Amino acid sequence: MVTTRPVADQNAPAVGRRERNKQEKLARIVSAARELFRDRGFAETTTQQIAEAADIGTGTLFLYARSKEDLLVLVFRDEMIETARTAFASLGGGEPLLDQLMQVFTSMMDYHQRDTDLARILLKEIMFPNAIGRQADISELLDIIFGGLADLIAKARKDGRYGQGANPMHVAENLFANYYFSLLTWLGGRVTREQTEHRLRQHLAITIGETA
Amino acid sequence: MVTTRPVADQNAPAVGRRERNKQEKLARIVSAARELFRDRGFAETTTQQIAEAADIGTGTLFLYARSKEDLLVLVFRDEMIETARTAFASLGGGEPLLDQLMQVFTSMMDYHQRDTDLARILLKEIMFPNAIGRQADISELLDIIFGGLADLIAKARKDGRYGQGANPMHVAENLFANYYFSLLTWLGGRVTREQTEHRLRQHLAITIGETA
DNA sequence: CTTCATTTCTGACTGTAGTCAGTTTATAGC
DNA sequence: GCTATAAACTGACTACAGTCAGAAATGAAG
Repeated sequence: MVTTRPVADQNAPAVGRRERNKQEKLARIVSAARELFRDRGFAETTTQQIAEAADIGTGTLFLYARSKEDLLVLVFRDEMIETARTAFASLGGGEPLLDQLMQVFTSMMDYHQRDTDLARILLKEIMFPNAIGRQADISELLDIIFGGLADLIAKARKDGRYGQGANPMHVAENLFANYYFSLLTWLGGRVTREQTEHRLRQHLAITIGETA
Repeated sequence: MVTTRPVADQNAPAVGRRERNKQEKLARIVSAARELFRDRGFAETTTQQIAEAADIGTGTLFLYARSKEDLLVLVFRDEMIETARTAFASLGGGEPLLDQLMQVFTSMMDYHQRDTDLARILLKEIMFPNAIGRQADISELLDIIFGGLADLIAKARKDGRYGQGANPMHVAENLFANYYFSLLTWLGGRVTREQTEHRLRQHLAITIGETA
């Protein structure tokens, strides 16, 4: 009788007990951290509490995340990626470009509205990874957003719904810069979401050269 | 003989010994912090060292700045304001709007290039004041930049060097959002300053509806 | 099964930002 | 001057993120 060796069971190479333990631990850590961050907030949660809830030593936590902030990104990155994908996927085809853009951005804002305090710190860490070297990788998220925007631009231009001649990727970057800035002022707490959306619309209109 | 009482010597009201001591202490703190931050870097400077250099108790420091990050803003805010003012003031009158904008933004980038590590943390703290309540006030800086940009827009339009109809303040915000985003990617360390400037020019051109 | 090497884990420990109860200093009223 | 009130200061202390020398677990080779 041949023992069934787990050959490429998932996608990872060489899945021994070691690798399985690591994956399980990571899952426990992320799960515990998510719950605690959501329940008590970021500042009010200590790394000790997370380690205890995940049933690991305090030092072990930092083998899986460089810092507490890094852990936050690790925890919410997948949700953000999913949110961005869905936002682009649920888009109707023929609407004016400006409306499409607003739909995408308001969808992403809906996600952040659940917990604006976490969103604030998340946004900060995403754009300012504090270790200059490796950190929880968010390039996938940015690729989805920039790519999705550039596609929208290109498609709208093909349909004659958008007329300018600039490189779609550059337009996408410009649009995202404006979204990011709006998010910043919104989460900064001085303006309401309604005001933020209104302003964002103005800014996007300027970039794509139309009236709001 | 009448003793010369210091009546409204500077601009502060009721200048007694108390107020003078406070101002002197603040000056010593800012001076000590500036030197240490520049000399050793932000992370490598402890608040103890700053307090010692300013010849005050460790607790006293936090009566003048809410946090170490707040202190950083306090230290460099005036220099940034001065940089922004100069950038706008040294502008020739008749050049194309895009060139004027690039001159302003590259001047401000020149300032940050002196110490990109400090600039990074500074930029982060300016847009993400970590205490939701009061912090070192940067509204003056933002007023200068937004106002300056809006003026440039309005003037260019009057001269016929810029044709769009959007609200100058909205255009100014859009431009700044793009500048801030460029700064972010530059200080993130993945792109050179040259690349950053090139991209920024593309983005600004899109916003003002011209070719780069 | 028994080494041995390598990876992973651990919690006591360190360094430091920020606090707070108690002290000192300035001002106002007499 | 003296006393009372308020403002400003202080440094011992607390809480916590992150480290690291050693311990434990795993896998490989015989």
